[in-house]
Amino acid sequence: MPTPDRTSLEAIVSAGRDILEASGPGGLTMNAVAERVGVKAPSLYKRVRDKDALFRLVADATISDLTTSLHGPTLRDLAVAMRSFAQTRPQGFRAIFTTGASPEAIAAASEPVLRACRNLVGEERALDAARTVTSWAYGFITMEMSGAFQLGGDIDSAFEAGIDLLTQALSEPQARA
Amino acid sequence: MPTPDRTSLEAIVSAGRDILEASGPGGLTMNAVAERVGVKAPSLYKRVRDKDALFRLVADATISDLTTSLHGPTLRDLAVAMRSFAQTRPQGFRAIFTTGASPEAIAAASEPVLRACRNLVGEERALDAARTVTSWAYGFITMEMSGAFQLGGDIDSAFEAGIDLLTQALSEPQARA
DNA sequence: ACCTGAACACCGTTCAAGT
DNA sequence: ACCTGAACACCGTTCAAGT
Repeated sequence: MPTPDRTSLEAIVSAGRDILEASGPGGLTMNAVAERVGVKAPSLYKRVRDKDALFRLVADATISDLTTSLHGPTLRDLAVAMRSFAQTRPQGFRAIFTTGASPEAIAAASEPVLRACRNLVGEERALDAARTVTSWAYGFITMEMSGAFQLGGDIDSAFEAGIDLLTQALSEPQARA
Repeated sequence: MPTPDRTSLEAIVSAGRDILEASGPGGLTMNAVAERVGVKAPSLYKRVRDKDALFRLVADATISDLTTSLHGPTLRDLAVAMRSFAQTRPQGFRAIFTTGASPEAIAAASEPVLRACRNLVGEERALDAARTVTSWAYGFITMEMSGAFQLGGDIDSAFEAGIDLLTQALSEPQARA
């Protein structure tokens, strides 16, 4: 005898995101998700293969939000947007590269950066440039969040110095083959 | 009646590093460490506050090895050394910023980068420059390891393009206040 | 003074039994 | 067709009891 569903994949992923942000990766347990969703833990396995798959769904939903918040034509706009996203959702941001989001989701997030780079350096050098800028922004934000910048100096202005250096270097006519 | 020690903090940390590299963070359990060290799990608590503290000791030992392997005067030398360290000890490299190594250990690792930057841009801009270069290198290596570069193109040459761009930009007379 | 067995609370996951 | 209680193997951690 069929029973009306008491939850949904969407609700499960959404609960997972809230719990991750509130309690960190250690707090994201099957039990915690089940409880928030109004069900017992074993029921989650009807909708999700295992905890790892749930974690990946959370990472995917997060990178998709990141992509949405990435607007503005310049590299500075994009870098600033990425940093403020990370500040409001630090755990989710971390999960993106910790767990590994799906290739499609990563490709979508790359689009705005690639476009900005194409404008600066042209089609041929755009991919390398995008990788350099994304690596820098991701590295800076991650190091900042983990408290790795401890040698003094202003961190906001270090971020500005980085984006200035990169933008300026990519705006130049071109140096070497 | 005192008993001769059956293990040591050093042996515990060393076992932790081996296990982390061999089995990943999920495999680094108190039980696994105890067994490799020839003792039962509860005994570890005589030498280590808890699992988290053990994890931090492992991260510290790893960043200290990283520091040792960071030689060469140019930023390219340092970036290449960092990448090859990460390739031989991926799990340990990840743990450095995941768990957060100690401020002193991070400061020691920063020294060679700071020195190379001082040569290029002078004392005043050295810290910002070091942060930009380190962020880029760390971000690139982390993204590469997590399989985030999926849009084609050669990854080695993207790494070269990054280090070229940064070195070149930092070598220039100076652009703006 | 270190080591251990036993115990506790908590994981993730499976599965037969309920509706 | 979904949901659950019970069960399993495995965590991290504490502590009284051994030597």
